[in-house]
Amino acid sequence: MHNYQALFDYVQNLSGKTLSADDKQIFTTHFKPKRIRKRQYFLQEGDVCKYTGFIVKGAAKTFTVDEKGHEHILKLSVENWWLTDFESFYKLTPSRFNIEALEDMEILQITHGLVEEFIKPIPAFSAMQNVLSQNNTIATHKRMQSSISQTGEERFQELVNDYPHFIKRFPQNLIASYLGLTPETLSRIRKNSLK
Amino acid sequence: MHNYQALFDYVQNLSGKTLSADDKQIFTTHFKPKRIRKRQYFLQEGDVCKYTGFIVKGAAKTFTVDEKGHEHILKLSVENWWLTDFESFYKLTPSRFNIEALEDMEILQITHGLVEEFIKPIPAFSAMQNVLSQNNTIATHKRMQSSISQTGEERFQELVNDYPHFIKRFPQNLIASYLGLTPETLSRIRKNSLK
DNA sequence: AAATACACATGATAAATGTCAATCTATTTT
DNA sequence: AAAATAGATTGACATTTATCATGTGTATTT
Repeated sequence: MHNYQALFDYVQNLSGKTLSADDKQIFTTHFKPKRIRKRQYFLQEGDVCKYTGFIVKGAAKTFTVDEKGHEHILKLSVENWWLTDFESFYKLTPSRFNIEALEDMEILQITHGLVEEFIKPIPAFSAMQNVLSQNNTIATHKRMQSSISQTGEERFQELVNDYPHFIKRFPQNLIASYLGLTPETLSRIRKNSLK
Repeated sequence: MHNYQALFDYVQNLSGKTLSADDKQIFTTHFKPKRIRKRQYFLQEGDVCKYTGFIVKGAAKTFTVDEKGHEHILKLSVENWWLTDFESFYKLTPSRFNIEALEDMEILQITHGLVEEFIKPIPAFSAMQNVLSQNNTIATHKRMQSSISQTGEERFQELVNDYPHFIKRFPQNLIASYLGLTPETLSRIRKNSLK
């Protein structure tokens, strides 16, 4: 069973508004369930991100690959988050990112056109969007500040405090990449901070 | 003369909508002109950011100070940008940032309460807000990606390409701080990249 | 005009982080 | 169960960046 309830709860929580039965009907009509298997790509660099997906189950990484072939993880996404490259999705431009499933996933996906036509007019949804983009801006500013002013060790400690479930759920090489460190460096940081 | 025209143009450009004479009247009634002299603080760490200001003239830095007394610049703001700590302004929580004028400034400022009551209901304004937060998200993601995946030299080159006027307008020690580097390191990077 | 503060550069050295290679373990696949 | 793969750790060494001290020229302030 595809759990639309998670999506309803999410929208209602963030917006502080209630969804009517009609609203819910519109959601279930236009958001399509999709399964993505571990290691499968949701988006490839150079493609336009046609869909945005609400994650019902599973996790994914958003990353780039540099000239040396090294991955850099910009984002780790889990349940009750949105899976998309916002820039590509909204502007319909080719994406600079790859998005790949880290576990088997179940998402509810929708195209830009359908969001604009059917979903955005729902007040709870656009209210949710505003709150979401605020939260996003705040979180990204905090991460940016860490990035320019703290050492690897401090950034790691902050991540442990702010998102302890990330540490448990994802292997250390992914955490390292997310922090802008090599796996070797993170391994040594952890070793030293045990003292 | 306080240039409300710059604000009108900005809102209309970003939103793609036209402001009526009534709309403009609402803007001029609630946005209050304010002058800030060079080195004066617009916001101090620990205070709630009561106002958001539209920059008509001048420039400012948003920064933190670490335990060692070193400044870290999160944002450099110039004409036609908003001067505020969004987190503090929207959530009415004490700010982690300082905002200080780098030049004599002229801004149009307004409180959170007045925005919510009088300004947000103007369709062009809320449309502008959406576009602005999208642009912001995109720009911050790009900066974040640079930060985790590029060297100081690469980040500097990107800044030169993306915001050449910043390089001309601000001294190098501020640019260095914005890039997460010490002034000495940026000085050496520039020397080496002349080859 | 003198005094002060600021921006920038440079040398010497230290600290943080990256690179490459090897090894070990745990997990997944066959 | 065996084989293959992925993740984590460690050592040796290189590179990047920070730190501290100092000098110099230029604005700013007094």
